[in-house]
Amino acid sequence: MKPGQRQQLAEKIAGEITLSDVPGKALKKWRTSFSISPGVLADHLGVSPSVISDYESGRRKSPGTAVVGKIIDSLFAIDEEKGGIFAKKYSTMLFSDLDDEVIYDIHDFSDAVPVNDFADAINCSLICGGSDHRIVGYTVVNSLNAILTLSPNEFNRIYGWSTERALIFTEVSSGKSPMVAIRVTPFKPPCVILQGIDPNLVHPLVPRLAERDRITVYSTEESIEDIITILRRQAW
Amino acid sequence: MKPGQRQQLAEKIAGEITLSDVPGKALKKWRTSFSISPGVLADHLGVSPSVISDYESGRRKSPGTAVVGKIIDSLFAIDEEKGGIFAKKYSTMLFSDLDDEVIYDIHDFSDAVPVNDFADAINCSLICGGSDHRIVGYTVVNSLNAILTLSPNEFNRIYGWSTERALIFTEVSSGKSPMVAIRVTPFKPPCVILQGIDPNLVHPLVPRLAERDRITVYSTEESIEDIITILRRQAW
DNA sequence: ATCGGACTTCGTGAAATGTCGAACTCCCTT
DNA sequence: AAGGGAGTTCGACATTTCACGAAGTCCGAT
Repeated sequence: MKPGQRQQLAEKIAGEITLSDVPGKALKKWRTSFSISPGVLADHLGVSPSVISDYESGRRKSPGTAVVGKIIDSLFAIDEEKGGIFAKKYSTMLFSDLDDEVIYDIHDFSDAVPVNDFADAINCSLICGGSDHRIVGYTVVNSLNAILTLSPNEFNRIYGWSTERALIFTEVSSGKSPMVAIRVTPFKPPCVILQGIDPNLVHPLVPRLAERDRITVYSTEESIEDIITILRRQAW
Repeated sequence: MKPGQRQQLAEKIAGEITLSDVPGKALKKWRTSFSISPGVLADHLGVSPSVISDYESGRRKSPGTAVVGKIIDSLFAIDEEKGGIFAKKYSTMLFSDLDDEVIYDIHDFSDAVPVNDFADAINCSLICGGSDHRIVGYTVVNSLNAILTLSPNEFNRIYGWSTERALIFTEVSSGKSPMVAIRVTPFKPPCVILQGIDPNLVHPLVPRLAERDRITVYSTEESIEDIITILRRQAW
């Protein structure tokens, strides 16, 4: 399961628990969905089984975010030890096959980050545009598959929860197609990063297309794996 | 903004806050996204402004789920008073146009509900199948639009976060097409409800198709609006 | 410069959380 | 029927949250 998918699922679960009038019930529902017994969960959390019981029975009416987070983490960790049964089942269910081939990673920060900090982290060269933009997330998409296979509706999904994000197109040949795709899309990211291309080989049309929508463009030759690893490690 | 969309967005926000290492920062990020000042939020919550400040500065490291829920509620309520600026912006961004025309409502319970309790609530007549199933959510889809316009990938989305749910098809003519659509779909709901049709007029093929996948089928003549209202009011 | 409003910091007390361990209730198994 | 293991209930207590309000800090406007 990809980190982005896991995060999305974890957020959904956390959200449901947090917004529930009876968080304990929701907690229990998800623990049982993961087919994890109270004892095993308690063990993994390093607490006594009565603690789990107390939460699920509703003795603690409004558990803190830290507790909820730790429990969800444990659910995923235990599932992973068991071979990721739950994760596997849900990832085929919740995310279409396309997501897998198109979206390599998608993440939202809890705070705005200056684009140049972001670009520096993954060794980017500036192609055009100012560096005064700020972003609150990023999306890494497979350029070719995105353009070939996404319907207009589905294309919107790559924006995650905010358009204030960096769009990273992977394995671009000249960068022209991705910029054209953005040109015809109603939502404009403040920042585009072209992966897998020497800054000097970027198509001359790219800056002209970018300027129309006031988009800052970078290029980077870091590998896709490295980029995802680096970004995931950041404290943003 | 539809209740289902609002709920989804609220859950996403709650999830992000709950899973954040620094919930205060996430809280602030969303408050500012809604363009709401600390003072106004405090007023709406009926607390002193220092409370907001304390949360956002991180003095409360792990706020309870109740607090987080109330704050998110207020954000949406204040936004609504202002004409739903934020909701409008985000609903066009996060949900494709299709969602609007196809999915009337989508919701997950915090607990499993017996299908017959569910069916009774919206005045259903049993067409076929047993009543020992349990569901943890429901989806109301416009039958015609779902079948006409959804790509196979998008079709999966109507399942929300669990396949253990009731699928309510609206304005069916005979019920045959929805059952055929389900027949060819890899995920099988335990329960299907055909809306807008007299139980005697349901196509004779429906029970035969349903039995193949062990699906319980009901029909109801309640209006779509009433169904959504009734279900939203339930304590599930 | 100075005033005023909005926001933040911080001390404080009441209430609730977070955790434990002992005692208790249910099955399951032999 | 008896014995155990797993799970739940509950009293206890240290730690935090939650909310207030006074005092302090930042602006933006006069």
